[in-house]
Amino acid sequence: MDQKAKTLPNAGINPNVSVDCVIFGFDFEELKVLLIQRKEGPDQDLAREGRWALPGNLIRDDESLDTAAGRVLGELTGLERIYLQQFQAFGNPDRVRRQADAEWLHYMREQPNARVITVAYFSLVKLHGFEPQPRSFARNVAWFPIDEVPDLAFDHNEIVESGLLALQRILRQRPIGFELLPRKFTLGQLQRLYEAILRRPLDKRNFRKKMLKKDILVALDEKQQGVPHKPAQYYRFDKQKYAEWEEKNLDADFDVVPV
Amino acid sequence: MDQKAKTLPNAGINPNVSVDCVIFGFDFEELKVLLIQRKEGPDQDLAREGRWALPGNLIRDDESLDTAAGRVLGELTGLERIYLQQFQAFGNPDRVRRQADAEWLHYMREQPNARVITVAYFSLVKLHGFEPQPRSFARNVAWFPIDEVPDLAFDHNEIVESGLLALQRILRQRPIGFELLPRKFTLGQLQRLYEAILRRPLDKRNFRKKMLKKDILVALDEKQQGVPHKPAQYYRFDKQKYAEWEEKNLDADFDVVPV
DNA sequence: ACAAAAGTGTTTAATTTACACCCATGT
DNA sequence: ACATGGGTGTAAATTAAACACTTTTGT
Repeated sequence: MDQKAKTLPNAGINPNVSVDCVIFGFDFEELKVLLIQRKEGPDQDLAREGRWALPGNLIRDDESLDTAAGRVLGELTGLERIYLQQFQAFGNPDRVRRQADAEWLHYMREQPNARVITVAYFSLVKLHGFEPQPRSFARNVAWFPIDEVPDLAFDHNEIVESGLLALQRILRQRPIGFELLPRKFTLGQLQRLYEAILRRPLDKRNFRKKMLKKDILVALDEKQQGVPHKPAQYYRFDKQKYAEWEEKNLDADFDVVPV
Repeated sequence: MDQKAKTLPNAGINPNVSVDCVIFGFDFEELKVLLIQRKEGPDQDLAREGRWALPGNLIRDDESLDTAAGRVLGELTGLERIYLQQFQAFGNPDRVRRQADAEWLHYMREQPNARVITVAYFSLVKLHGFEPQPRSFARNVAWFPIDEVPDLAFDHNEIVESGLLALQRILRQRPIGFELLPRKFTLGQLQRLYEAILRRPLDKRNFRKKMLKKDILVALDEKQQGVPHKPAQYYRFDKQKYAEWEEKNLDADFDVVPV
């Protein structure tokens, strides 16, 4: 047992392994990513603009990777109990060697020169309802359109890229998109979500046909109100029915789009 | 800089991160996995049976994860320059806490109690041609049928399971199976490979139809010899043509089986 | 009246599926 | 002659793709 470890504030923190979360949100128009702005020094010193980064941090030695991802995300943004899925480990030896990150590492980390590999998670949250709050070393939290992500810390731009690819892949296999929408939604909103994630237009009639045929949506007896056009039917996702669909289609893909 | 690190034999070895390789092979009958048998003590002491494990080890601080996977595999089995793909990180805090692994850890590792997360890779090699040789702490190397994998070290049984699932998933997206066959092969052999990986029978005529339609196989002017049945046509995989197929089908799946 | 998005079906093409017999060879 | 796997085609069912107009509401 390392005596040092017991007395320092960072006891139990593993210096070599971190988790990072690519959190996607959808505002009915475009796909967004949740980023935090780091504090680059003591609280008083907010003159310097902090660098934007993915919410992430070193793991503890007594927690699993999944647990760490949930904990770190909560600590930095206040988001709790949300769907998180591991998608890739990043371990380039120079991923934490950028000059732009040196100061923050020295300020925050007990071992600023440690080699750090990171395990990346992605997640989907309903933009409407959760309001992330900056905490810990996050000075700010904000949603960025996926096309307007700034230059991020470390290799986080690469991680965002890969996260989007992972999301696109998963979307073909499971109707995961519902995590991004409120309980009730219209088919138009659902289609725009798919288009935002896949980054291409879909045929309206074919999309509706296929989606409804899965028999995992139930129509509510409620319609849009106050919209300057024909009000749309509201639907909700039926978890029960989806579980049945999944059982009957054990290794089928959830395809609602042409490949 | 840690002075200790410079003088020890393990200088540059990261105590917290390892890589493990799930290497698949195919002998025209069933799918196999390459395992190593660990030396549990000094070379003289070979009376004790070593535990079987996936080829894997701690990474170095100056290499990427991909590089580490290739290096470690080479060090333990002699296999070089083979296709390796990362598929999942495993980070349960008690994954290296099994009693059965304690002795080996104390014998091999400078920090036997360190928390270790591992990044798992899978790979496909031609059983015929490569002959893996035990080296380093591998006392033995052997191919095990995927259904007869013994109780392995650490969480390696779980990793093998996940690796097979990853392989099945990837096989739908890319015609990766050719890595498991010699340069020339028959359509029957190819089909048996798919059946071994997917663990279900496929329709012969439909399989051939779909596979040939991809236009990535070329028939050689050579047939089987000495077989007690109609000799089969030999084919080879055409990388060039596959590259073309991939370009034309940017995000299509390589489906040769019903989903 | 106009703008804006909702909602709706059909036709054609492509793909998937199920299925059975003859062929060439070694023993 | 017989056992063994190689090789081949078609018909029916399903799914995918392309495509345009009417409806309902707010302003």
